[in-house]
Amino acid sequence: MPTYRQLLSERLLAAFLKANITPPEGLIIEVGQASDSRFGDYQSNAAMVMAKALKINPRQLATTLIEHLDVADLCEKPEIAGPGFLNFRLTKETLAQRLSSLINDDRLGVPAVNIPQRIVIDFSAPNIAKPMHVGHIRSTFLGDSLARIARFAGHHVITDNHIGDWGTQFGMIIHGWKTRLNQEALQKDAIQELVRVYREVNAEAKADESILTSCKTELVKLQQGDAENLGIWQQCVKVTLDQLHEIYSRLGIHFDHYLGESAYNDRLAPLVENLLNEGIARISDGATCIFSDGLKKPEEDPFLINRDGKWEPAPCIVRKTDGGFLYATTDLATIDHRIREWQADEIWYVVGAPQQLHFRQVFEATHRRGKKVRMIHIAFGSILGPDGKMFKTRSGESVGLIEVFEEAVERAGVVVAERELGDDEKAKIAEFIGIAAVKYAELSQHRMTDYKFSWDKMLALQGNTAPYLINAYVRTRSIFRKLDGAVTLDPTCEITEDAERILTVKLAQFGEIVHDVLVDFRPNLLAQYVYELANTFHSFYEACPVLRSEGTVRNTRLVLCEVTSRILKKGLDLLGIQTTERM
RNA sequence: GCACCCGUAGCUCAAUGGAUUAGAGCAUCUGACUACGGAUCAGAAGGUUUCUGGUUCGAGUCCAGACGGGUGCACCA
Repeated sequence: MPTYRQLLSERLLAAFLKANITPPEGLIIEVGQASDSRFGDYQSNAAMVMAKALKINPRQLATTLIEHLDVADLCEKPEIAGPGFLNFRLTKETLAQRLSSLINDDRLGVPAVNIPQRIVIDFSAPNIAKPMHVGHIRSTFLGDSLARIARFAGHHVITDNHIGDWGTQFGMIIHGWKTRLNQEALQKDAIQELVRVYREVNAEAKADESILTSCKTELVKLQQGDAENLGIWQQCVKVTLDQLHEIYSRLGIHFDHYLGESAYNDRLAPLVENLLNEGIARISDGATCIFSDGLKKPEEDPFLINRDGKWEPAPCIVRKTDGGFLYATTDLATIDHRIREWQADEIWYVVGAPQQLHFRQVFEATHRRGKKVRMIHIAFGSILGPDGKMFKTRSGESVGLIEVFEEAVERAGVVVAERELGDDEKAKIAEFIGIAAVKYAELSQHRMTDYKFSWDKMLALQGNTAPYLINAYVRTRSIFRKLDGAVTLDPTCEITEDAERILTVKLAQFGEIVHDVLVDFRPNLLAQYVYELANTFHSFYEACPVLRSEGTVRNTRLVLCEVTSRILKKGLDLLGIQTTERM
């Protein structure tokens, strides 16, 4: 089902051609939702943009355009306004028709993309033997939501959790495992025990040089494939993954793959060889580095940095002097794998903004290697505490992810306690309202802005919050509960009241918003849409009695409730938020 | 030093280069409670979009500069 925006855009193009005006190459005919309901439902600045390109009078062109424009089946006669805007007001007939077709459309009016891409989305990426913390909130939920949305839009999406399962910290962990591990504690809370061990060894190594040496020896043994150390490492990975699966399952997050850094170990040496052979990397001070190829302007070159007015090399190191490999090496090998095994057209990295330089280097290196893949760093800002600084505990550590959700659920429980529901149901509802609140607080923000983490705000019952949205959904269900399921929805609809009209227009825009999100990877646009839909529905609900009405009016209103219900559910689902029938 | 990101109402945040009036939510004030779930709705008030220039018919948005905040910059990930 094409959206109104698509339809109007096509018709405008047809009108241009009919008027013998060929749009200059690259010129896109844009139709947007009207900025103000005074101007109708949709508006286009096509005449203005085109007039500019052709150097003619925009209002004149708009008039010509309207003469050739055939939109009678969609809207009233378009109006020219201001410097040359075209305003479109959809007719009640076309809206009634749209409503009828929405009730029978599995895709809820969201067209599938014309050219599906194979997209690998890399997000969350926690480390082995370390607890997830607030820093993982943004990557995990942004990534999950984008994956759901891209999939629903028709792309082939592969989610890959690039676990940090290989690195220098394992020297200390293995040393600690051998000398101070408490098996009982490990059974109880594996990650916590591994963290304890790591911290103690770390502190000890700082004071005692011989401990540090011992850790380094353990690390080298691990890297050389020592059976015992490899076994310990595997157990660390397993117990951590077991716990991670539990957390992800609770949060409703799914990955198609868990390919950690270690999965690429044996590809690193050949990769570096290759880079050397291809002349992309060279040895410098004993390390293997990728330097600038001098083809870009210095300001745009990720391999240059300005120091005291001079542009100096900022190489990307792929092999240390001691022979060790790095983050960038693994990332390059990972890209190879994703292209070779999964035929990736695109790779999206949902990783914080501080890593921008790293990705610019890795992307540039990949392009220089002649790989054809679209790589995008979907960056995001920080979560701040109430004081406006990085969200930390009083002791300066980052706040644990599990603790955040525990508290969210507990606080939600306080509110749910007042409801007239069974204890089991209360617990269940508190659980997912708490989770939903944290997710929604994240996803309703613009990803680049730092935001303040606030319990009171995210769990408020009013305003732009998950509880408000879920409540709106519950109300749409309660209508049908009242009918005891004895209702058949007829596709025959007729729009009479203004509130019905406004709601229908809003429902029809779901198909536009879903695609808008993917233009700049911004689930907050969908969050805003869902909130506006809930709002619009509440207004409609207040203004238009449903059960007390009759005939086609009643049927139309029931259809409005049903479609709203489905779109709210789907919209929230695309944000990774579950709904409930009652609360 | 250089690069990137941010600067919008008292607070927390929106706003695809568009329209006399830059939107929401909190908080504040005024209405609607014999309630299809009031966890709601209708409304009021609140702004020099940090500042200065520029491009444009048109700028919160694009460009240049200043100021303020954050982050990152050679063998960690």
